[in-house]
Amino acid sequence: MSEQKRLFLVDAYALIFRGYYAFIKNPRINSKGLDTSAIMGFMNSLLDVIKRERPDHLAVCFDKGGSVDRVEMFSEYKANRDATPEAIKIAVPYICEILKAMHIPIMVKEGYEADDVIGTLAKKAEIEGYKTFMVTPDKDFAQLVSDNIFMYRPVFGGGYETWGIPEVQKKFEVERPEQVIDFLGMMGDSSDNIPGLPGVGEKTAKKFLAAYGSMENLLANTHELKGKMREKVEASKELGMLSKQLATIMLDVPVEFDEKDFEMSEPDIEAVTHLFQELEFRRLIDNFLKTFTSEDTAASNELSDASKADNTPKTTAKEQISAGSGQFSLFGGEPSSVSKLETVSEYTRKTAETSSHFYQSVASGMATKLFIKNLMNQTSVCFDTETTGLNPLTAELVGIAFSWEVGKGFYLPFPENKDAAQELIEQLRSFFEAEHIEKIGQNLKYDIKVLRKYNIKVKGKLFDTMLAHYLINPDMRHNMDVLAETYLNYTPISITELIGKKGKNQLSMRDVPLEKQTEYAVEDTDITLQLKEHFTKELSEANTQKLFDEIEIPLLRVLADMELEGINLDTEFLNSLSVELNNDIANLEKKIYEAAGEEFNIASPKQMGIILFEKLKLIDKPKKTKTGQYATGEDILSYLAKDHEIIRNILDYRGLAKLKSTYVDALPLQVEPSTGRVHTDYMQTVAATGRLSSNNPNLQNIPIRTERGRQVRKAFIPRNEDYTLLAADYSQIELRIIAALSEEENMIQAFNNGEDIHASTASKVFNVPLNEVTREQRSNAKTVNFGIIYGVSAFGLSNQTDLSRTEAKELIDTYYTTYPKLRNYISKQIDFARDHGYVQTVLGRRRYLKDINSRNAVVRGAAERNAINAPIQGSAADIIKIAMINIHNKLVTNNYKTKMLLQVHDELVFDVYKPELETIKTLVKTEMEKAFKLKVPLDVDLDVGDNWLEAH
DNA sequence: CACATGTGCAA
DNA sequence: TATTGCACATGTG
Repeated sequence: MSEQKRLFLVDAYALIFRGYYAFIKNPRINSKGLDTSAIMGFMNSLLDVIKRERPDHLAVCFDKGGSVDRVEMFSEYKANRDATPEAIKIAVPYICEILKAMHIPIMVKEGYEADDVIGTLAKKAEIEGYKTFMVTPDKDFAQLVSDNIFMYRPVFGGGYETWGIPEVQKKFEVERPEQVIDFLGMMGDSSDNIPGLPGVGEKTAKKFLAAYGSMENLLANTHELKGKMREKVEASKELGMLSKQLATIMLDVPVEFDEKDFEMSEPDIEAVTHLFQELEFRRLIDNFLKTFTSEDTAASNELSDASKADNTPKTTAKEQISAGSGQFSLFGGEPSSVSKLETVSEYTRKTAETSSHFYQSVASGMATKLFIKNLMNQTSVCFDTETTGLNPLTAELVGIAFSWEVGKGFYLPFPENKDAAQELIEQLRSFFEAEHIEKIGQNLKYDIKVLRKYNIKVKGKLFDTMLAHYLINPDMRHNMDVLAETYLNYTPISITELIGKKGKNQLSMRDVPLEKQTEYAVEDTDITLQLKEHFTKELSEANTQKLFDEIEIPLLRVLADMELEGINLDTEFLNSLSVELNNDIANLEKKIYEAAGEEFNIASPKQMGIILFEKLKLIDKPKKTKTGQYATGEDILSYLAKDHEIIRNILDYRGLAKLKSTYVDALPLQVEPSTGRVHTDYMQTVAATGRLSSNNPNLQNIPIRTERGRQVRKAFIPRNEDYTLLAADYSQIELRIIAALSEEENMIQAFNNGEDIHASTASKVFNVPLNEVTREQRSNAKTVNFGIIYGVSAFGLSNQTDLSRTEAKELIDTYYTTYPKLRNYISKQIDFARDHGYVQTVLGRRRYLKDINSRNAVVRGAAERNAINAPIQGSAADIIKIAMINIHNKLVTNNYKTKMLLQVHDELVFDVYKPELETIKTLVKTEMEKAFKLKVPLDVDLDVGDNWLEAH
């Protein structure tokens, strides 16, 4: 390399946005409630660039006031952008201050975009003999690439790629980088709202460029094009030229390139550290100090690259096992041993600091029996099963990892031979079934289900880190990688690193070399063990220990049983339903095509919108979705249904197509061949309110409201003729909870009297005797009752009913006059949330509401609705969870043949052994009604039938 | 093949 | 401009 001077120009907003969205699932919020995601993301990238490249000249470029020229050319330019997120607006002043303290120049010119500033500076620097690197992910910059100007582009998953002329040529299939402008002009750019040529996407644009070289040349030769494409392009010549102009980065921004202004100099370390401290960026301080004080960073880069190369010969687990099955391998050993262990030794050092346990080497090749003897002496052990797949019904054990001391662990590989594997697991039976040994794990439901297939029941106290974290902060994600990063500041080996992305080439865990299996599996148990320490403390600080030990942990075993049990499905019935639907759908399709005058894809909202609103012009001012398409949702179309047969047919078509694809055809495919039943997976840590969710398949949204839809329920049947289905559901549990918590006497009375609550509400609100309430009145009252639970507005209510906005508002006012304490309760909840930052359920399940004091009314409003809804929905979830645990206990201890199969938020479904029916009916009703004592009685309806529809 | 979008099913 | 979810088909990269 020459000694050519190097200038780095950073596209600030691009990196800020990128940083912000990188944290979107788990925003970084500091103790003052400030969302620091954008600042942290940006600073991480900036330091990363400095550390890697050691630029001698550097500047950060911002936009200010948007591009005056482009908006003048095209008023819609960037008009489709969502409002900048609050966290980013807040971030900018902080970032500027940090840059000042770092003595890094900030370049900004009112009325110009950063692109233009960067472009102009890069060209000027080129004249001065610089090599310029434009630090941005934005591909538009490719147009500026030359022999001396490069893109330095962060890539997903870390690292950077440098785009010079060859890269741009390859990427865009152009000869010269300037042609990128033509390329963008032709295909448009939806993020900047550059229109482009209609019907031209990436593929066509590349084709045109290869043939014509430029937009101008294409437009001059449109006669060579064919058919529809010719028409469209010829009609859009102006649009094409405009698009090209919009995509062109300007090179005449009035800024000077004075090289000494751009020279890197020593940062004001104290000022930067102070700012980082204020923002609570502990890791960044370390990172910053390392970047600016360490002598040789290039060396460490080489090391990290070099460590990626893995030249160790691969020994597969299979080979190891055949060499001596039943041996376990060790995680650990002296760090001096092999270079490959470098990452491991570093990791152990880190944990050693906080745990006082140091890395220990243990003799390898210890006999399994000796290991188990050791295991049985522990009081608390973390374990994790490694298996051949994700389906616990078919997954085979590949190995099990164990840890009981931080920084140490063991891995026991399993033989592929089934008898041999069973023999090995038998040796561990005493451990898993030991009541006195606490078992720790991450997502134990999975491990418990896998082991159950080997006829092993996991007994003793449990601690599940995923469940613990769910109670600590239900709104976050709870996978182990995130938890390790958040709480231990450590990035574990990812499963993708081990077995690759899913697809044809994905490996099975069995194909991973034993050494890697060990490292990965034991790392997980080690981390889980450490997380437990954290979470135990946090659970007790939040007063949720009891909820954890008495609800979520016991429920985990209940759910494991329900999932393993599965439910019987009448697939023949569904298949015949599918044939019927097919006929009806085909008939509707024909009618719709006739009315539309052409064939199109009815399932495509895009095509449908164009047909309805451009071709048939059914409305003057069609509503559009946020992406600019016509909205064709049910709520919109149903207004038009009475005037247009095509709309009625479309609505019918959609209903039937949905039914067929989502339920009738999909469910039979979900029958597990090994059991002949459908096994859903209940997610215990997904819903922020404490509810369960159901997946693969979702059995919590089986249709019931329409006649056609509810037929699907006929397919859910008892296991055989000796059994019948029992459905038990809480009547109005959420309204009972809000009545009880608010102590609203008028509503409590109605429940005490066993009245129909919606009719009762209607009678009070519309001031008519109970027996004279009309259907419409009851229906409106019902809507308000539900609306209250969700935090309704007059607008929302009028949307859901036939009422006008004014009428809706009046109704809400009268409602609150009728139930005055309800309004009180609502404001008390909001106040509580403002003061404490969270709300809670009857069992103390918390939901944190960081936006409750936001200055943005929309954001705050959403938080306020959550403050009302979360305790209600969550308390209902708490209550049914108690009932499930108690019912399950009784079913098991009394050896009933009856099994609990499904939970649908306020309903439980059982496969009842007919001779037990009367006993079970009483048992279920009693346990559900006494699960939690409120100031309002709980009421449970029971129904029995030979399928799920009859049981309603 | 992965992801976003629009739509629609349940409590 | 109503809460919590999951999943389908289409369209795009």
